[in-house]
Amino acid sequence: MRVSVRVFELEDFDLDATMRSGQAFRWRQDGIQWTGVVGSRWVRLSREAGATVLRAESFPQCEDWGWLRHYLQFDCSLRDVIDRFPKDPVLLQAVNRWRGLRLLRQDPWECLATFILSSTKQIVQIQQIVAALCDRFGTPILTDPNGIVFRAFPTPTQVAEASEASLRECKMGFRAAHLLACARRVSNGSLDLESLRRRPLEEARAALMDLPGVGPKIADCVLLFALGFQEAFPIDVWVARVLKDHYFAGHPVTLPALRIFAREHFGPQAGYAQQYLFHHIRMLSKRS
DNA sequence: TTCCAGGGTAAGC
DNA sequence: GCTTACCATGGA
Repeated sequence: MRVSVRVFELEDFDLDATMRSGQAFRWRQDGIQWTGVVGSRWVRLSREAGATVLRAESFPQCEDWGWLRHYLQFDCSLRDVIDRFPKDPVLLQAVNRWRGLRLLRQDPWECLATFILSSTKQIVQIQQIVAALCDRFGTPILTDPNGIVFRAFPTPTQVAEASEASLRECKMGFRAAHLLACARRVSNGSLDLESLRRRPLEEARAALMDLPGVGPKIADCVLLFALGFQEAFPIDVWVARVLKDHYFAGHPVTLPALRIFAREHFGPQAGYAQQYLFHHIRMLSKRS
């Protein structure tokens, strides 16, 4: 297979932490290499320990790498983001440990679909469900030397034309009906995900929450991981736990109260702060 | 075996 | 407005 190779000078970028932080579910690690699919491209990324360069391979071949710059957000200055964080002990600890963790800018449909599948699932299981969905319904891109077929994420139309029973065979359970309903709303044009980028946060959020299977948390994930709203603050069980334990001294707090606190405390870069907190506490709990 | 997972929904207070 | 049961599935 013929691939294009390019090396990028890159500071403040922890590829492992970024790919491991539970925002995208199709990347696989092999040594220092991360292999995945972005849009309709097979991609392999690697970064030597301590190196200042990121090596990227693409199939099909390309001259213009703007799509990768966009996906990895090369233009985002992490220093500017972190400078605007509140200086509280927990967040400082997370940043000191995981500096270089980045937000990706994913395709809105893929992000919406995968987070609909994420509800009350461990990240490993989400990866398995998403892989099954892509294997069954995605358009092939290439077959690697090991015989593994890489496929694009299924389009809204490809999912909309599937039966609920065939989706359930991908082990997504009750989430199948939600995914199918959303695929229909996107594929028939009644919801234009791209147009949400240009709307105010609360309007875009309300439009997402109007979808079946999409509540506050999943809406915030799509706003943050795909639509560029860096103040969106998804609160899952892990983030709720770290907020209660370290910002409310373990006292019981309702979810709406946590959302209000997060917006006021973390400010315009709340989404980045959330990702650092989420990754930090998950890595701490793994060791024990 | 039992608990829990990057939740949402509807029914019941 | 807030709490609860339920929704499938499988990892730990």
